[in-house]
Amino acid sequence: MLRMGKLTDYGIVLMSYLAESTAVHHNAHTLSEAVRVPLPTVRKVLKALSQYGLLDSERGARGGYSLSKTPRDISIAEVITAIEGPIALTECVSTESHCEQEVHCVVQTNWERINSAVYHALDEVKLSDMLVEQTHVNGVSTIHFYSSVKQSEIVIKQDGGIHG
Amino acid sequence: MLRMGKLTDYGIVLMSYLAESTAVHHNAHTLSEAVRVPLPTVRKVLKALSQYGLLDSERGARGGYSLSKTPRDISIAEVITAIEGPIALTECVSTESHCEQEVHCVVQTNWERINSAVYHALDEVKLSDMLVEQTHVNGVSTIHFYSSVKQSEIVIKQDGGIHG
DNA sequence: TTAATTAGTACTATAATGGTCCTAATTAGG
DNA sequence: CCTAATTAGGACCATTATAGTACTAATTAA
Repeated sequence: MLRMGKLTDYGIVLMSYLAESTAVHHNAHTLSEAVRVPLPTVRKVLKALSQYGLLDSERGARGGYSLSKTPRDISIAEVITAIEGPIALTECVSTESHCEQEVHCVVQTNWERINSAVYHALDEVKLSDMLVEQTHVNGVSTIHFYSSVKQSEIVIKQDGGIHG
Repeated sequence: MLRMGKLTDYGIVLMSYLAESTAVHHNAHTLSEAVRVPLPTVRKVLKALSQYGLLDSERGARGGYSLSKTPRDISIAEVITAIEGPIALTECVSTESHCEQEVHCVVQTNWERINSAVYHALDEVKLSDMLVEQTHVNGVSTIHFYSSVKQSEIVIKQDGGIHG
C-alpha cells in the first residue's frame, strides 16, 4: 500500500473542518476537541499547515488559525505536501537527493513523469470536494468528518455556533 | 513525501531487467548479481512478484523466473500492488479495513476517487516505458538500470549474452 | 539420489512515525 | 505594566513498520 501518514489524514480533516466554519474563531484547543485528536498532535499538524502557508496564524491571546485561501483553491496535494513534504515516490526525485549518478540518470525522467501524474491526480481534488452529504434536520445541519482512524461529528446550528 | 518502499524500487528494476532479456534463463542468483542487490532480498521481492502473478516461476534444478506477460502489458501500478499490496492512501479504503462507520462513511467515497485517480496515473506507465536510452557502441547495446538507491549497468552483446 | 532451486516462515536490527512535552516569543486585556 | 492565552520552535521517547537475513521444506532436472 502506497502510504500516507496519519498526521496527513488528520490534516485533511482539520482543513475540512476549517473550510466549513470560516467565520468562527479557531485555536488549537477547540480544533482538538472538534476533531477528537489529542491536543499536542493537533498542534503539530497545525504548525506544519501554517508553515507551508495553507493556514494563517495569529499569536497571543485570542490568537488562532484560519484558512489562507478559499476551500476551492486548496487541493489535497497541497495538504499532503504541507505535512509530508514534496510528493515523491522515490528518493531520487526528491530535492534533497544525493544520488551521484543524477546527471546521466535515465529512469529519473520516468519517475518525474510518474510523480507528476500522481501529483496532478491529487491536485484536482479540492478541499471543497471533501465536504458533501450534509444532513439537514430541523434547521440544524450536521456534517460528518471522518478520518481513516477516528470519526468526529460536528453539529452546526443555523446561527453558526458549534457544539459537538 | 508519499512513500514507496525500497523493495518496490528493487522490484521495478528487476522487472525492467527481465523485460530486456526474456530469452535468457534467470534465477535468483543471477538476478541478484545483475541488479546488485543482496540475494536474500532479491528472493523476497521475486517471491512477491511471483505470488501476484507477474512472474512465472519454475522450481527445481534449472528453475527460475520469467515474465508472465509482455512488458507492454505490465504497469508500474501492478508492480507496486504486487509488493506493497493494494494502492490505498488511507487505511479505510483498503480491504482489511475495520472501520465500524464504513456503512455511512462519506469521505470514503472521495478517498476512493482519489485512490482511483492515483492508480490510473500509475497504471498508464508500462514496464516498456521504463526502458529508454540504450546506447549502441560497436554493436553492443548498453542499458542502464537505475534504482533510486543503487545503479546497475548491464551490457548486452548482439548474440544476447549477458555480462555485467 | 543428488544438486539446484523456489516456497514458506520466522526472526532481528534499524529507521520512520506518531505522539508528547517543555520553553520562548507574541499579543490582548485588565 | 503585568498576566493569561496562545502560537513557534525544538527536543525527546515509544511504538511500529520496513528492510534485510536465515533456515527448513518442497520440487525437479540430471
